[in-house]
This record gives sequence, C-alpha cells and structure tokens, in this order.
Amino acid sequence: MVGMRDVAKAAGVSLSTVSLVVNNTGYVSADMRAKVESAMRQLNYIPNELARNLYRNRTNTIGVIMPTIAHPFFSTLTAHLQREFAARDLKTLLCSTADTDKGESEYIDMLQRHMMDGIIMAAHTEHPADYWTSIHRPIVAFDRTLGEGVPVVRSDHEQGGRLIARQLIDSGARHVVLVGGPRSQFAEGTTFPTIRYHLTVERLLAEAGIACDYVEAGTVADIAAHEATACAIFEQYPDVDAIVGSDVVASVALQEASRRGIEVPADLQVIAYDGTLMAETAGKRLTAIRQDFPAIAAALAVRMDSQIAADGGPASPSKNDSASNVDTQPTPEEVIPVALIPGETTR
Amino acid sequence: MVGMRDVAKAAGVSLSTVSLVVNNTGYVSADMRAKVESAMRQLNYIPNELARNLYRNRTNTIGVIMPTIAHPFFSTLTAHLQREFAARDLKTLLCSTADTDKGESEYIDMLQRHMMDGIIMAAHTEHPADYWTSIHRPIVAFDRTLGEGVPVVRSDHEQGGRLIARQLIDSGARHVVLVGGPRSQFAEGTTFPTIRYHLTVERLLAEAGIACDYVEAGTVADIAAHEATACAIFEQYPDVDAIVGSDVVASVALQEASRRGIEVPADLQVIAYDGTLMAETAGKRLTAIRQDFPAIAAALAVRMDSQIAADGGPASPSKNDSASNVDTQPTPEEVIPVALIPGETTR
DNA sequence: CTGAAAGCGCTTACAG
DNA sequence: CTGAAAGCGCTTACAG
Repeated sequence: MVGMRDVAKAAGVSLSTVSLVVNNTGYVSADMRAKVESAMRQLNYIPNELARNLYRNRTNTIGVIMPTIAHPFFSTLTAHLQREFAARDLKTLLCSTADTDKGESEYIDMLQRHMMDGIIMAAHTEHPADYWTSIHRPIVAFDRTLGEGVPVVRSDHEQGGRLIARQLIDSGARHVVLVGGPRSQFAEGTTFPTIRYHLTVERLLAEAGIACDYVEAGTVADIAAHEATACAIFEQYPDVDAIVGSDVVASVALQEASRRGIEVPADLQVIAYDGTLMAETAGKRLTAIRQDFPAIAAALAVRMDSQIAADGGPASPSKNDSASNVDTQPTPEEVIPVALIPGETTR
Repeated sequence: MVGMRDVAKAAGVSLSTVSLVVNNTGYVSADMRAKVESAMRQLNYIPNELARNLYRNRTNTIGVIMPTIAHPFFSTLTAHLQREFAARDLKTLLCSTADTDKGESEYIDMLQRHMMDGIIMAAHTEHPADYWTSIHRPIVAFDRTLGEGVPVVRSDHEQGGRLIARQLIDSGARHVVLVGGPRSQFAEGTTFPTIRYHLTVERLLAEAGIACDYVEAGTVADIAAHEATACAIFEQYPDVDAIVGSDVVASVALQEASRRGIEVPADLQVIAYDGTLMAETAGKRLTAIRQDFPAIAAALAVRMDSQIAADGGPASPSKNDSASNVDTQPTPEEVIPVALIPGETTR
C-alpha cells in the first residue's frame, strides 16, 4: 500500500506538506503543491481514511436501528434518512434488530466503541429510560420516548387519529376495526407514541357512538402475522365496515375483502396508516394517512447534527455521573404533521 | 475518554497485558487477568475500535451498492444480506445511488480509502469492464457482469423465462406484454443479466406463435414511471391478455385491470417477477417468479468471504499492472434457481 | 511557508 | 507469562 510517506519521499518534501496538500489546508507554495500532486498521481496515492478516523475519533457514520429493512415503512424512512445524511457527508449503517438477531444493545455497544458517530433509534425497546440516558453519545429517537436528553421526532399521531375518525364519522361507518401492535404497548408512559392514533380514534369514535374493536397484529417485523390477522378480522367481526391498519395490514385486508366479494368502499372502508408505496400497489389505491418521510428525515438529521456537535464539544469534567458530552436540554420533541391522502377505499 | 493506558496504570500492569486480556489472546495469569478486569470495570473502559481498525486495516463493513432501498426488491435483498453479514460479524453500509445522488464511483472511492472491506454491487453501471477490474479490492456483483475477476451471483433468469413461457402457453395466452427496463440494456455483452428472462420468454412465445410486445418501464428507481407504464399498457394494447413485470409493475397493472373491470385471471393473467412481499399484498395474490433471496444472499456472502481473504492475503509484488490482491480466477458465476409460486392471477 | 516531532488508541513481534 | 518498543497512516501544533 502506497502511503503518504511514499509520496513525500517521491516529491522530496516532508510528510506534513503532503498532508496539507491532501487536505487542502494551510498555505503551500504553488510549486510544492504541484510536486506533491504529481507524485500523488504518479504513485496513485489514495489516503487511508482509517488513520484519519483514529485521529479525529470519528467515522462519519450514523447507525439506523430499526426492526427490519424489509418492512416498507422502514425502508422508506431509511431511504430518506440516507439522503439527508449523504448531504452531510455521513454514511448510513444498517442496524436491523430482526434481520440480524442482534439487539439494540449490540448496536449501542458499537456506538460506544466509536464505530459510529451517532444512532437513530427507530426500533421498539424494552430498556428502561435510564439505559438510554446513561449512554452519553449522540442518539435521536424516532417515534419513541427514551428519556431526558434524547431528542424525539415523531409524526402527529393525534392528528392522524382525528383525520381517520372524521373520515369514518362523516362517511357513516358503524363498526370499525383497528389493527395495531400488542395492546400492552398502550401502558401509561409507553415509549411508543405510534399507538396514540389508536387511542385518539377510539376516543372520538366512542364519543360519536360508533363501535370500535381493536385487534392485535404481531410486532412490526412479523409480516406473516399481519397477513393472518387481516384475514381473521372478517371471521371475528362479520359486520365490520371499516378497517384501519398499517399499509401492509390494509393491503391484505383489502385483498381478503375482494376474495369474499365485499364491495369496497360501499360496504367496507379501508384506511392505511403510513402511506408508503405499498398503499399505492394494493388492489385499489388505498386511502392513507401519509407520514411525511422527507420532513421526518430532515428533522432527525438536524437533531443528529446538534447531538454530534455537542458530543465533539467541551470534554466533560470527568465526573461521569453528573456531566454528559451530549445535549441535556429538556428533551425536545418535534412533531411532524401527517396528511390524509384520499384513495379509492373510502367513501 | 478512558483508554487502555488508564486501565494499565490502574491495574499496575503494562499496556500489552491489558491488550491481551481485552482480546482474550495469549496467556495471562489468573490474578493479572483479575486485576485488569476489575480495573476495566472500575473505569468503565470501552475499547476504541478505530485504533484496531487502523492497525488491522479493516472496518468489518461491507457496502451494498443498489439503486434505492425504497424498492421492495432491494430492501428484501439487503435484509437478507445483512443477516448473512451479521453472522460473520460484518456490518452493512447502505450505498444507494438514487437515494443520495452519489454515483458508484464515490462508493468505490470509499472502498479504496478503506472505509469498507468490500462491496456488493447491485446497481446498474455504465462503467466499462476495465473500470471494475482495475479496482483490485473485494467486489462481488449481483446480477451483472463486471469483468474478469469479479465474481457474479445471479438468479437463473433463463429458467424464470421458461417457467413464465410454459405457464402462458399452457393457459392459452394469446397476447402477452412484457414490461422491463430500457431495451438498450439488451445489447450483446450487456452487464445486466436480468433481461435474460425477457429474451427467453420472447423466444419461447415466438416459437409457440403467441404475440408478445415489450414495453419499457423507467429505470428501477423510478417507481412512479412503473405505475404510469402499467396503466398505459391497456391503452396501447387493448387486447392484452397477459402481463409480466416486476412486483411493482404487476401490482399496479392488476389494480388498473380491476379499475377497468377486466377479470383476472379469466381475461387477463398477471405474473410478477421477483416475489417480494409486495406480490402478496396486491389486489390478489400474484403468481410470481420468486427469486431465492436467502440463497442469493448466502452465495454473495460466501463469495465476499473469499474475496476478502484473498485481499488480506500475500501482498502483490508491487507491479500493480500485473498482480492483484484479489482473486483473479476465471470469473466464477453462481446461478441460483428461481421458482414459480402460483397465485390467484394465472389460470 | 516548510519540516521534525509527538500523538490518535490500540496490537503485535520481540526480549526478558 | 509479562513488559518495553515499534508501528498502523495520518494530523496537527510547534519551531524554524
């Protein structure tokens, strides 16, 4: 491997001069620069990023922790995140928990060992808040509360709930089935804000006197379970006339309705929550609550910027129980609006 | 940051002893080990991976170059790749060209700068073969030929074509429309083997005297174009009675057929090529040629293993025009069988 | 403006 | 079995 030393020797200059040229830093006379550049070309010199990484204690890599990239929600989110990061010269490392049998802890470990500069946390976690707040490295949460000092970006699920409820009420729905994650996630103080749309829908429908049942699908990574759940709805609630669930659930429910000869939207309305590509490729264009992926990704990246800036900032005075390198402002929570995109599956 | 030096000092031993304990290498007496371990715990020592990376000239990271992770084909492939890599303690770096406006060259550059140990190349490329063969670092191609010394793993698209043709012939199709990438990719010596299934289908249908038209969809990353194309088919070929395209194209075509009141599969058959989750969430379960993602990922990972082993191997004798660190056996091409999964969209 | 030196935090021969 | 030393390939104060 040809290194800076070789270039320096060939150009007849010192190591530091080569470094200055490579990094385009400081002042180097024109002919020095020329000599170095020609030597670099001659030798086909390529700087080794690992050495820089060590010196700077940075990898310019952000990990994205999520259940599985195979789920359209996360692949869409990740695509947008990658765009934001790339614009900042940051790389995107895939950290799927379901695709690898690695838990979040292993990825956090990698963060601690400086294999990444920060982490976007978008998977469910069972860790108590003090686990997350004790990490003292750049973390930004997507759609879940991890404790003081960990900024959160999420969609406005209450608004999503209101939009769904209004649609259902206005169109005269009478028996709504909501499909979502395990009901245990609804506990007070849950880290999992997604379910707020369910709570909002339930409340508003109750006020309007509309029947509303909740059906548990498996966890987000268990896509087969979603399919089974969607089909089972029709057995369990033969008079259902509206189904609300993720894009996957909604698509499969729509397919099953068609199989049973149920008219959509006349006899059954279907609303998808997420609004990924899959909402457009189902049997009909699904009416969907669309999460604003570009805005979410942009907000996450901005938060990450400041977490990283704080991390690189003034070293903490070594009393590691009281001080942190990372921003500990009262947890900022940024809420991104959603929109109801009318499709062919609602009246 | 607490480093090995601090641990050594606290434990009253030398740096190397700490290193031996951390890496669990060589022989360390029990009480030495105990002292070191307690010091590590005390100080909450976490090894800095960057230093190791520099020494070993390795990052244990594989980049996956693809058009966009938002496309179900690539998100599925990537999920499986990540599983294989994780089992080998390798991380997966996302390298989407369409999601970042970065070309493959930028990712290859990162490979050269040792920011990754290897690359899986699964995007289309306009570079001539000598570009790829001149890189001399671990690269494994998925479904495209990049030149001597770059191993290829691909699905058996000829078999896929035969399965499709047989299905269409046996079911009495009379006017088939094939949807695929730009026809220019069909040139002799193309780097893009995917289109072989189109060629096979065309040939077999011609032999059977069945009409077959080819319609160009946009590039794989341009999903909106796929949707438009699928709809346009019905205008352009009113008597079409079978459509073959990617999962996305097939799903949208099926949706459009339903909108037009066309009976599937009685009056129109639809076959999806890929067999991702999306083939299951369309209006009906799509009959699909399923690419064997687990097998593909496994094969890619095995090839990557040996490319990396060769890369770390004996240094080339510095005559960089004749020798390479990387395996230059006659290009191995591994062909993975596909399967036709019957669904509700064929007769 | 340029060069010699120290150092990023670890690992690994090599003596003892 | 343990320690002192050199080194991974670069960067950045610091003298000249």
